[in-house]
Amino acid sequence: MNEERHEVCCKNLGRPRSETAHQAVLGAAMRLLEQGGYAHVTMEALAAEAGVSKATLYRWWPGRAAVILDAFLATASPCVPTLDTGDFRADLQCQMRGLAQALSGCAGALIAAILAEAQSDPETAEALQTRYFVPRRAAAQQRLERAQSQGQIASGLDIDSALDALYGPLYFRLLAGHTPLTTEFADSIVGFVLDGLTPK
Amino acid sequence: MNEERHEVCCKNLGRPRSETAHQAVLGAAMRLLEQGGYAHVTMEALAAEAGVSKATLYRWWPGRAAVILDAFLATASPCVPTLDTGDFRADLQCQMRGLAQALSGCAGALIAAILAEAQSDPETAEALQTRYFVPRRAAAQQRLERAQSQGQIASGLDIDSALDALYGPLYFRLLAGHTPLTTEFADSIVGFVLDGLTPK
Amino acid sequence: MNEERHEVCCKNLGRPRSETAHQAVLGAAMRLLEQGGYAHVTMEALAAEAGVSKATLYRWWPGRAAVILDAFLATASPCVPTLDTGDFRADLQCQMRGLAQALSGCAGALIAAILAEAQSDPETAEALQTRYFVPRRAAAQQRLERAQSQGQIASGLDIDSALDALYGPLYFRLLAGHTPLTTEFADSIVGFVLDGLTPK
Amino acid sequence: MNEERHEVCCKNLGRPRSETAHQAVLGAAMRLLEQGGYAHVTMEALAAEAGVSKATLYRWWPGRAAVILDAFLATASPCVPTLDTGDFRADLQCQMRGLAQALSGCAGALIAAILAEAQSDPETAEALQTRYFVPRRAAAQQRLERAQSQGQIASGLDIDSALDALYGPLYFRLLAGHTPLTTEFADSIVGFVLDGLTPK
DNA sequence: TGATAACCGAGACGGTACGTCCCGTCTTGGG
DNA sequence: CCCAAGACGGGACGTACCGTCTCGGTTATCA
Repeated sequence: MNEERHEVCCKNLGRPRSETAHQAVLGAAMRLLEQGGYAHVTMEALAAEAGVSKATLYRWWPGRAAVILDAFLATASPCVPTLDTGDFRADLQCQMRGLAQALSGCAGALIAAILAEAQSDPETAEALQTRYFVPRRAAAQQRLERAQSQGQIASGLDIDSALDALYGPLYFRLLAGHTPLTTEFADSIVGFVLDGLTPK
Repeated sequence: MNEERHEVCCKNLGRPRSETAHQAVLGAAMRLLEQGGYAHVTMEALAAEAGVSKATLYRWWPGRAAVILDAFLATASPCVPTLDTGDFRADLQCQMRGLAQALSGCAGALIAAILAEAQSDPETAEALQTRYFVPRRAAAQQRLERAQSQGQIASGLDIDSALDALYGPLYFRLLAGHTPLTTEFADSIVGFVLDGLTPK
Repeated sequence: MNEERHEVCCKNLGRPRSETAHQAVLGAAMRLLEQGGYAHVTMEALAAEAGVSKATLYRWWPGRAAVILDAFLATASPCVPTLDTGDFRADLQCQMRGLAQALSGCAGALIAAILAEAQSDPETAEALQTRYFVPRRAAAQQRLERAQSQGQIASGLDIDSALDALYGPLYFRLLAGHTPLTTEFADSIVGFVLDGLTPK
Repeated sequence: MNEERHEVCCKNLGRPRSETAHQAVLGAAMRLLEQGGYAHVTMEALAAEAGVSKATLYRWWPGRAAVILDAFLATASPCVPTLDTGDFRADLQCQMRGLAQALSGCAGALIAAILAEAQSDPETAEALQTRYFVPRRAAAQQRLERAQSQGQIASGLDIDSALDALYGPLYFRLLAGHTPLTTEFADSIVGFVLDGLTPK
C-alpha cells in the first residue's frame, strides 16, 4: 500500500515507522471485524482499539478499506498453490472445493465486504484486483494452460472466460447469498464446466 | 372518546399517502444516481431534490438503499420473459446476451451498488432477493426444466446450481470489474456450460 | 379562550363542539404534566393521550401553552377569597401563607412553567395576565384599599408597588428556587413590608 | 502501544481548545439574540453564524441555554460592587435603582429568558444560581450584615428573606411584565422594606 | 326529511432543529 | 520525522414535534 514511501527519500531521515503501531492497527481491524462486522470498523474505532492516533492511520492508509484489505491479506494464505498432480479434473476439483470452503467461512464475509466497498471506491477496487484477484487468477490460469497444452481441454478457448465460468458462480453465491456455499456446489460447477449440461 | 366510534373497521383511516410525493422521490433518486453515483444519493439530497421532507422519506422507506431499490425496480423491466422458441440453445444465448448488455449499462452499476449495500444491510439483501432475483430465477428455472423434460439437457442435474453456473459469471464480472461484460463473453459462458471444456 | 366563537356566528349551524373531547384534552394535559413535566406535554402526546386528533387541538387552542393554562385554571381554585376579618395583618398573613403553600406544591411548578413559557410567547403572557394575575391582584388590591381607608396603612402610597412588594418575593423564590417556600418566609415578608427593617 | 508513553501526567494533551472559535460562538450568540430574541438562537443558527461546526458547540456546551448564559455573563459586569458610603439607605437605593435600570434593558430580557429556561432545565438552573445569583446575593448580604452590625437595621432578622424582599419584587415585575420597571418602583420597594407600610 | 355545515378521528405532509456519529485535517507537546 | 491525543469544520444520520392538510365518517340544526 505504501511500501515505496521511503525508497525514494534517500537519506532515511527522522524516526522510522513504528512497526508496533502497524501491527496494532491490523490486529485491531481483525478484532473489530469479528465483533461488529465491516460497518463497525470506523477509523475512530480503529484508532481507539489500536491505541493509535487517527493521524497515524491516515499517514499510512488512505481509508478504512485499505486498512481492512491489509489486515485481510496479512491473515489470508500468502501463497495459493494450484497443485498439478497430472489429473486435471482432480486438481480443479480440489482447488474449487478449497475456495468454496474458504468463502463460506469468515474470510468469505470479509472479501464480500471488501468487494462491496470496491463498488464505490476505485482505490479499493484497484487494490483488491492487484493484491487479491490477479495473483490467484494467474496461478489458476497457468494450470489451465498446462491442461490445454496437454489436450485435456479444448484448444482455442478463451481461458479468461473459462476462469470466470469456474470462479464466478462461487463468488456469486457468496454475494447473492441465496444458497449456502457447499463442496457439492463446487463439484457441480466443475462438472458443468468440464462436461457441459447437454447429454453425451 | 371512543363511545361514538363507528365499528366499521375501515382500512382507509387518515390522510392517504401522497402518490405525488412517492413518484417525486423515485424520480429524484434516479436523477441523483445519474448525477453523482450511488454515494451521492443521501437521504437529505433525496428530500431536497424531491421537494419532500425527510420524515416522509423515513415514513415509507427504512433507508436510502430501499429507496434506490424501489427506484431501480420501478425502472427495470417488470416482466422478464424467457422466451421458448423450441431451440433451447438459442433461447439461452438470447437471454444471456440480453443480461450481459443490461448489466454493462447503467442498470448494471445500480445492481452492483445495491448488491454491495446488501452485504451489510440484511433488509436490502432480503428485498433484493425477493423482488429482483427470485422472479428472474424462477423464469429461467422453468425454461431449464422444460429443456430437461425434452431431453435437451441431462436429467438428474441440479438446476439451481446450473442457474448459478450461467448467471454467476456475468454478475462476477460486473462486480469484480476486471474485464468488460460483452456479448461474446455471454456466448462463451453458454458454450462452456452447455458443451463443457473437454474436447468431444 | 374561545368562548366567543359561536356568539358571533348567529345561526349556530353544524355539529356543536364535543364537550367530551374538551374535557379529555384537559385531563390528558394534567396527566402528562404529572408524568413528565411541562416539556413532556407536546401537542402530539396530548392528542394521543386524549384520544383526540391534532386538528381538534388546533381548532380550539392556539398552542400547547394555551391548553396547559386552561387545564391549570380549570383545576385551580376559581374564586380567590381575600377574607376581611377586620384584622388586616392577620388577613394578610393568612393570604400570604396560603399562597406560599400553594406555590410550593405542584400548582407552583405549573405556574412557574407557564410563566416561563410566557417569556417567549406573548399570547401566553396575555392570557396569564388576564386570567390569572389580574383577578387575584384585584382582590388583594381591594383589601389593601380598605385597610388604607381605615388608616391601617399609610395613605398616599402606591398600592400597585405594595402588591409587588408582597407577592414578588414569593414568586421570585418559586422561580429562582434557591430556597424553599415556607410559611415562615411568608410571615417574614409580611413583617418586613408592614413594619420595615429599621428598628423602631 | 503504551510501552513508550511518557509518565508525566501532562494536562496539555492533544490540540488545545480554539479560543477563536470560543469567542466567535459567544459573539454569534449575542448577535442572534439582538436579531430575533431568545427563540431565534438555535444551535444550528449559532454554528452557522459563528462559522463553527455543531460538534464543536456540543463539545463545550450541553445546550443552547449554556451558550447564552456564557455569552450573557461574559458581557455582564463581572464585578458587582455594593458600595458602602456609610449611608445605608442611600447605598441600597443606589443598588436597587441600578438593578431596575439594568433589568429594564436588554440584559433584563436575557435573564428573563434564561430564568425561563431554568424552569425546565436543571443544568441551566444550577449554572444560573452559581454564576449569577450567588455572587450578587453574597455582595448584598455583606452590606446588609454590615448595616445590621451598625444598628441600622434590626438585629435578629433573616437576611436571606430580606434579600428576597428587596430583589424579588424587581424580578417579579421583570417576569410578570404587568408594569414597567422604573427607578420610582425601586425607590418604593426600598421605602416599604426599610420603613414598612404601617403609619408611624 | 333531507341538506348543509361544522364537527370528529386518523394520520400524511413540508418543515426545522435536535443531538450523534464519523470523516479527513489540523495543532499541540514529546520521543 | 514520527507519535498520542484530541479539537476542528463539515456533513449525513435518524428522531421528534411543529402546524397544516386531506380523508372518510358523524351529528345537529335549518329549510
